[in-house]
This record gives sequence, C-alpha cells and structure tokens, in this order.
Amino acid sequence: MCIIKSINYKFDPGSWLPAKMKKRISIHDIARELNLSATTISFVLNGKAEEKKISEDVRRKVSDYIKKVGYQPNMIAKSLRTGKTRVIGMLVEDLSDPFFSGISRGIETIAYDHKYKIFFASTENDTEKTKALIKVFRERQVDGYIMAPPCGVEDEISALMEDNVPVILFDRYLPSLNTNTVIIDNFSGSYQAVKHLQENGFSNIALITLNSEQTQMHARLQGYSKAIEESGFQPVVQKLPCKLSHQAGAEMVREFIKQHDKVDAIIFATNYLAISGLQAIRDLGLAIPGNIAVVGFDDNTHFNLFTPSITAVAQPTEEIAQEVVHQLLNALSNERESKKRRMVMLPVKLIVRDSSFPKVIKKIVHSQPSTMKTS
Amino acid sequence: MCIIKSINYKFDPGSWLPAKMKKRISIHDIARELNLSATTISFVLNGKAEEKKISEDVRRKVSDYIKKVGYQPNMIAKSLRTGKTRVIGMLVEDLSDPFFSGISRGIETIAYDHKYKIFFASTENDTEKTKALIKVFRERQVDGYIMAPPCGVEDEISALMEDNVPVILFDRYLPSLNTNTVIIDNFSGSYQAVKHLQENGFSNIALITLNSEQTQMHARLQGYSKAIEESGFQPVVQKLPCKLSHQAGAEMVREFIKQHDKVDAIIFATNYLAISGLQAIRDLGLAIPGNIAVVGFDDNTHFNLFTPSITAVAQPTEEIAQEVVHQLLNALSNERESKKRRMVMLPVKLIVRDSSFPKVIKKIVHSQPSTMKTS
DNA sequence: GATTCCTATCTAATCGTTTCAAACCAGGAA
DNA sequence: TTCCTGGTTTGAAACGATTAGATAGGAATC
Repeated sequence: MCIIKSINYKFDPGSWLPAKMKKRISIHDIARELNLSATTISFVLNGKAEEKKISEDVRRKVSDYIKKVGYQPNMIAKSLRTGKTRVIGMLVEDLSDPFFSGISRGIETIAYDHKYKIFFASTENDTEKTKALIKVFRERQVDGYIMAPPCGVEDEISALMEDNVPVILFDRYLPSLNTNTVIIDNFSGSYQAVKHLQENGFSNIALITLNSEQTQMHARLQGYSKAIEESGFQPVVQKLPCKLSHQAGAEMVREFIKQHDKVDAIIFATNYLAISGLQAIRDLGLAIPGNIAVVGFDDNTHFNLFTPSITAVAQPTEEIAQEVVHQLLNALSNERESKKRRMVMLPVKLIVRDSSFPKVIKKIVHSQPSTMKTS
Repeated sequence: MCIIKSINYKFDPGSWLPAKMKKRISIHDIARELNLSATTISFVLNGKAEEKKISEDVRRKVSDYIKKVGYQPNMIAKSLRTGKTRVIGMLVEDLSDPFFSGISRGIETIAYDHKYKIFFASTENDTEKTKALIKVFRERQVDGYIMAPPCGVEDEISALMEDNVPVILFDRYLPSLNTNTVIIDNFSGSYQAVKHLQENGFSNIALITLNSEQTQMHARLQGYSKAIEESGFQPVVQKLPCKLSHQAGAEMVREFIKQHDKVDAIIFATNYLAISGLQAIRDLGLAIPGNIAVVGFDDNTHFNLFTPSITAVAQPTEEIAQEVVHQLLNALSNERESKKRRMVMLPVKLIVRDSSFPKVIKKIVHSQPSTMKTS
C-alpha cells in the first residue's frame, strides 16, 4: 500500500494581504464608469437595444467596455429577479449505470446548447432520498425536472405540476399521474426476445427480473408472459431484490440456475442483472448458448465483445435523450404548450448475437458473427 | 420503425384561470403572519437562535409555523446575499465514460451529504468548450471547481485561483500551474504492466496510446518506456488521435497489428482504447493471449467477464472521489487551508487476469481463474 | 404658442434573503 | 426621576440584476 502522498507546501507568500478580493464588477459599476444608467446597460446586454432604441453610439460604447473589462453578469441576481434559473434538475437511478450515464450525457449536450445547466443526482431508487432531492431542487428554483422516478413520489410530482413546473418522466412513469413521459416499448422488447429464442429452438425460457413495481419492469414481465403463454410453455420468473451488489446478484442467479436445470435460456430484465447473470453462468462453467442461452435488456458497448457475443434488447438512448429535452424545452418556452401532456413510446431493437442461437445446429461456425435484426 | 407516438391530449380543463400561481411564501410573509420581523425568522431558520438569544417562545412559534406551511427558503436569494451558492462545478472529459461517471457518482454522493450540489459537464477534451463552460460556471457563481482539464485552460484556472475560488484537478494536471491535484501513479501502472508481461514470457510489447500531451498519458508512456528500456527490448508505441469513434479506433488498431506481426502483447493506455483494441483483435480472429496478450488501463466491471478475462491497471476510483471532495471541502470551509496547495498521488493496482499469461506454458487449466496481485 | 409624439435615457421598485446597527424594554443603581 | 445594562427584537441597507413607468428634449402638428 504505497501511498506517495501529501507533497505539501505553502503557496503564494503574499496572498493573505488585507483580503483584497477584487470585487466583481457589476452592472452599476459599468453604468457609473460610462455615465449611463444600469437600465441602459441591461438593455444592451440583453439584446433589447433595438427594441428600446438605444443609440448606436451608446451601444458600441457599452459593448466595447464590457468586452474590455471582461464583465460577467451575475446569474444569481438575474435569477432572483426573473424567477428563472435556466437550470434543470435531473434525477436518475444511478449516474454510474451506463444506461443512465449515456442518457444523461445526451441530455447534457442538448441542454447546454440551449443554455440550460443541469443538476444531476442519483436517487438509488430510494423514495425518501428522492423526496429530499426534489426538495433541494425546489429550494434552488430549478426551472424543470427530468426524472426516472422511484415509486412513492407521486405527491411531490403532483405538487410540482400544480405549481406549473414542467416535469418529464422517462424510462418509467407513475400510472396514477398524468405527466409528460418518454418510455420505450418494454412489452415488445421482452416479447420479441422470447419469440426469438423460441424460433431458435429454446423452449424453457426464464425471466430474471427485479422485485419492483416500476412500470418498465412490469411491462417487461408482461411481454415475457404474453409470449410464453402464446407458446403453451410454462413461465419461469425469478424476481431478485432491487438493491443487490454485483456479487450477491451473481450468487442468486447461480442458485436459480442450479435449481432450475430444465431452463435452457434466460432473459435478464436489466443490464446489471445480465452482468451478474453472465458472472454466474461463467462461475458455473456453463456454455452459452450450448447449455444456456442469454438475452439482455439494454444493449451495452461491450456485449458484442463478449465470447460469445450477447443478444440484447437495445434502447434508443440517443432518441430518448432528444425526446426528453425536446418535451422539456417545449414546456419551458411555451406557456400554452406546458399545459399539454404527452406520452411518447419509442421502439426497441432486438440485437441478435451469438448468445441466443442456434440451439440445435451444433458446432457450425456461422460466417456472420454479429447479425442485426430489427423489430 | 413502429413509432407509437404522441398520445396527445389536453389536461386540466380549468387550470388557466386568472393565472393564480400561488406565490411562494417568503420569510416576510412568515414575519407578517407571526408579528415578528424577518430578521428574527432568519435567525431561527439559520440556527442562530441561541447566539442571538431568541426566546424559547418565539423559537417554537417560528419553527412550528414554518413546518405547518412547508416553507422552503429561496436559495437563490440566499446566494445573492451571501455570495455562496453551495454549488460545485465539475468538468470531466465525458460523463458517459465509465471511469468518469464512476468518479462523478462518488463525488456526487459525498458532496450531497455536505449539502453541496453539482453542475456536471463534459469537456470532450476541447479547450474552447472548456473555457466556455468555466465562463458559464463563473456566471453562476459556483463555489468551487473539480476538473479533469484539457490542455490550454491554464489562464482561466489561474484567474480562478487569483480570485480565491478553490480548484481541484484530478486524473491529470497542468504542469505550469500550482494547483490542488489528485492523480494516480500512472508511471508505475504501465511500468508494472510491462514487467508483468515480460515475466510471463512476452517480449515484444507495444503501447497503444493517445496522441495527447496530457500528463496522465505522458506518465503512462514514460512508465512503459522506462520498463522497456530496462529490458533491452525495443519500444513500439502507436499514438492514435484523441477524438476517435469506437469503429475508427478498432480500424486503426487492426492496421497496427497487421503491420507489426512481431508484437506479442499490447498495453492499451485508456479503457476505450482497450475496447477498440479488443474489437480489432476479435475482428482479426486472433487468440488472446495465444497470439497476442492484452493489458488495459482503467479496470472495467466487465473485464473479468470477457473470455479470456482482461488484465488491467485499476484506478482506485472510490479513493480518488473521496480525496478530491475532501480537498475541496477543506478549501471551501477554511480560509487559511484554501491557500495551501497539495498534490496527492494514489497507487494503482495491476489486476492480473487471463489475457496476459502465460505465454509459454500451453493448455494448462489454471485452477484460480482470476488472481489478484497487488502492487 | 401650446399640444402631441418620439426618441433616448433614467429613477426607483422589486426579487428573498442576511446582517449591521439601532431600538426597545425591564429592572436595578444612582 | 434619570441612567445604565443586558437580553430581545427590529429597521433598513445591502446583494446585482430586470423592468414598469417617468422624464427630458426636440420635432411635428395644429
């Protein structure tokens, strides 16, 4: 445990002089300096020069000066006065989860292009933590919310909507609430996954999912059940507790596989469940898809690099991000628009790879290692 | 392309009444209601009741009332008055990169525990974009900065430091600047990687890195060079352009491998280079480590699930996050402390897995599939 | 010459806090 | 009665912007 640490030293010998902290320049300083009023400066600054008929002369004088001194307006003051912060509060389940960090990244880019900043926070799917975060965001007067909400925050969200604060939900929604929402076709995702496995000769298909009431998990279960039901086989569903470490998850999947030796294919309902599951299958020394086929939910940059590569239901993260921001900006910019509620459901794509076919044809090296099949 | 979209409908028939927008309750409203002054309310609210000798009676009256009406202070106004926002600006290269999103997650948690919020933004390693982001953050009066800076922003950072705004750099630093910094021992990381490969029989070891002047990349190159030099072999270094798509990266690694058929091991200097590299190796149908051994930089949740599992230099992300926040909070809370500069270098760990050994001993099933060896 | 209209600019209130300095109120001392 | 003192409470000025409404000065209209 070599810690090469604390290369410690003092800096800047004379810097604690009478705390000279050169005060940041304000709009009034500029006004005084140029013998104008703050109002005029403000007009020029906010592009109202035309509208307010500020003379060309003054306009130039002001813009030259602010450039010269590098004036930076104080957004805090501006926000206090206008009531708008141009900040969006974003709540995801876990910022380090690739699905959420991918979406966050997309949203960040578009939002910054529109001069909005974002507070990101992870809810960990914890109702109380989420409530606290919403409270904090309210104190900070964020203009709008984007969230993948846990259950139990209906009241807080209603309160926001009653105060005309735009809220966009994504990934899941709250059935009792009429909100703007962007989700994907989870039902179709797992339905397709089952059908695909069946077409490739697998019949004892299990679903490993979370013990969660959230809509996206529910829809995935429904899609699975419907497809299984249509085929006349028996559904085999295992629900794992929500907050599970990677190791504990792997452990539980191992147990599940041991106790269900007839299962020849597993669909994992989230990306981290798939990772735990792959770990379990590897620990047990089973072959994919020889002993057991696998389909994941949420594609992952790495799934095509696994051996075998992993079939997955891919979510259109880029589009989700776009749609979410689009809805939010709409609601923010347009009083009338903000009264409408819309739910958008985006399609998923089943990315077929080696982990899910074929069961019967053995040892055939298929020339196309990674095919794509669209829903 | 089935888009089940725009389930559009109006909501809330009577909600555009005389814009009744119930005004948020302020400290003055409370004061009026309780026949007290705003000052008193403020004292109670900020825990100064003791110090200011507010009577027990008044104290209770105030706190009961604010609880009853669910008063939420306006942080914007507070910030304007105090000059403190309790917001941290965080600039990473790419929020969707697992390394950065992992660190961000860690920092988020600790910061929120200390009642700080965070603006996250991705620099994409772009100097101009970063300058713009710093400007935006300044306008928003963030209290402190955490960044993994690109080259070329020295002036902006100096300006911040001159204004006594705390700045903590991580992952890399700017040599011309005397800043608070948290980095890892990159030199040792690649040095160990080379030594490890050599001990396992590989001699023609290449480094695939980025064409970047950043300190972390430089140190990784130095560590590699030093180790190679000590062994008397020839260094083989390939520098790829910084902004490269996964596909383009794979393409370039493929070319590299084709043109260097003597190379029997490759060290990838970042996690995404490793991913591109693995793709390339797979595309070429080469065996790991039979044809070519592989070591990555930055461990990845998935590396132990690859077949073979991938050896990597692991960064202590949790500790990095802790150290960064610790330094920042120190600087924020402590005027005197904020004048000190310290650089902390944390150790790395080489996680040895199947992708890097053994070269000579063939076909031996090693009983421990995933060993860990500590630096 | 008085009235109106434009143009170009300014005064002052406001947003919701914090905080300095002053005020108020008892009770005790002079 | 006046003064002092210490414990409570308050008035009002910040903080740095926006913005409705005022204003001043000239040109145009009657």
